[in-house]
Amino acid sequence: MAMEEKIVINELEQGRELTKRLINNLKHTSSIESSKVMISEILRIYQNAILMLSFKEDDKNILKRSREIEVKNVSKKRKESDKKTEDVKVFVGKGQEIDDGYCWRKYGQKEIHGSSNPRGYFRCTNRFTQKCLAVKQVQRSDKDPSIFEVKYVGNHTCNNNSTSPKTTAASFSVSMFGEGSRVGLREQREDTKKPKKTEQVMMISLEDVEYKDIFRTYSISNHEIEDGGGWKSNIFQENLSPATTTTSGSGMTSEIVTAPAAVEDWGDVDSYFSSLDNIIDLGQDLWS
DNA sequence: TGGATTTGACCAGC
DNA sequence: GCTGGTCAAATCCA
Repeated sequence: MAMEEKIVINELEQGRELTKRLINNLKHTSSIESSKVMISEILRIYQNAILMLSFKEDDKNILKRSREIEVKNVSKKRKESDKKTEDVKVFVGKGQEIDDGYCWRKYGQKEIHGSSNPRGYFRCTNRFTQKCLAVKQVQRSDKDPSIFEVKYVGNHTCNNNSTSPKTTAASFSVSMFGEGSRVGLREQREDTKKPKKTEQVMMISLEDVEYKDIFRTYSISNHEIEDGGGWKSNIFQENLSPATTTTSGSGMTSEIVTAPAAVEDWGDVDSYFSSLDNIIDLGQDLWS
């Protein structure tokens, strides 16, 4: 078995374990913050696994490097920045930037020496209101422009529930790189027009459209997370297919929880994804 | 008009 | 002096 395949399997096993813990977390009503951390980590794991399976050799090297960087806690450039690197994470997202569920505001863009693509600098929108010092840097890969390398510096200390602009990290970040930088802005503002509901659905998915054939979606009905709009807009509209049941190569049968392919009425979506208890039950069925 | 992005200038580390 | 990170005025858009 190739080294990369072992890494992928290891990644997926980690994702499965984290998902189990997340379900357990939700069942025992642990803090939403810890659940968010788990969700973020699960997303990262699946993104990496997908990318490793789909990359050419060069791309695999990029991913390996990103993992090495993550382990080493990069950003040695400045002493001042060292103070902030207690939580540096590097992600690689293909197709679009990884949506981490937080709202970011761009504060700079810089041409980077030796790189053909500029690096965008984003800070949490709650930086001034809640003194949240989380920062992220987004840069297109030189080798594959469809890949975003995202570096997170610092932890969110804000309460994400109160993020005022109902926008997403993905729409913010992609806007700077797309053709016509304003397109992204318009799109995310249209997202904000969607009716706001007290019950939101947070999605964990393999986001890239290319992988819709093997796409699995888990929905988590969450009363406490207010801003889920971006997750919906990116995932629902592009990736979902009718609900099916599949059997994985390992023999594990899993029900794919999905929604209609084109979702305009978010009320329909909410009815599609039932209660948190159902999701927890689903998880228990899968891994019992 | 307010909020967000763009972009040149400035600052600090090497 | 070079480079990366941040600031802030200008600009854009709903």
